[in-house]
Amino acid sequence: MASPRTIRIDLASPRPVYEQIVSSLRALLVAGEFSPGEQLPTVRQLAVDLGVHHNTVAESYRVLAEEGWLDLRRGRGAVVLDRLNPKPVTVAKHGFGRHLEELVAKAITDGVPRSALAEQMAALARKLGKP
Amino acid sequence: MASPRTIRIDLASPRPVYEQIVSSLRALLVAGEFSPGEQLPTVRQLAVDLGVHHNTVAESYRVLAEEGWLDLRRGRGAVVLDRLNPKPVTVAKHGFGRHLEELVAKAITDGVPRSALAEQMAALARKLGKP
DNA sequence: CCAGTTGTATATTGTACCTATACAATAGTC
DNA sequence: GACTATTGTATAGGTACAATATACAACTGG
Repeated sequence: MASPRTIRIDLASPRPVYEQIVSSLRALLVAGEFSPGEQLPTVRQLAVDLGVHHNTVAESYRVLAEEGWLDLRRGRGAVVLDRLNPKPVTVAKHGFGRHLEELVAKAITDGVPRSALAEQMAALARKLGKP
Repeated sequence: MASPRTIRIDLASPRPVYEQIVSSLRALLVAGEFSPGEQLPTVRQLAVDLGVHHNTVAESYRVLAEEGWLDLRRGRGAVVLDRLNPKPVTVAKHGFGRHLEELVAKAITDGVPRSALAEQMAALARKLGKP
């Protein structure tokens, strides 16, 4: 299986790099890969690792800080928060179901067997059930 | 529940409109909302309905035709195919699992209860199990 | 206090989306 | 068979945004 705490981006993807970084890092944070109080790599360090400009990583960190995942300050770096009190976001009508269906439809179109998709979703659903 | 065969786009979303149309239509096609041989609205008709330029819809139809969902010709319009022989696409390493985790992480960040996410995924998994 | 480190701000460049407009191919009608 | 309307297609331009280069401001640690 893939090593934890790894962020992979695809420079050829039409999806913005800063958004890929946000999405990837957020998944790790939700999965509990980082403990509260822990230091994240600096924007420059992660930028070198990923082969992008440090401003691109900085933009990603800003998004996650805005979401309440990080504490971001000059000279200090990025620190992971425990996020007990996330900012009051819009809960209602969060098109998760629709986006999920669209994601599955794309996978089916690309030839992924439905059984495989069903398994992965069931597995993740179980994991969410008992944290 | 939402009326079938409806396509909704968000002009304010950073996501390209043509991609929203593709994703939405593809989900309907996978769900079997359209029968093979059936006519889809013309690019101009759908464009008027959605409030965009017909070239934007045309680009979406072209993507779906490339994927094997539509037969697209001038003067004739867009016809739904049964897609028994989709083009041999890359099956392996189709980041479905990773994208799924990222989608869930975003929903959790936005405050959607994990139980709700688990339920929706389990429901869709069941539906995929018995087509 | 000072040097180094960290995140931030601003300007520039490239790219992609969306539209406007004109064109080409097909269908239907007589 | 020719005409006309309808349909998808091709091309170019306006605009917005992503990614970078560069310079700046704030914090840390000795």
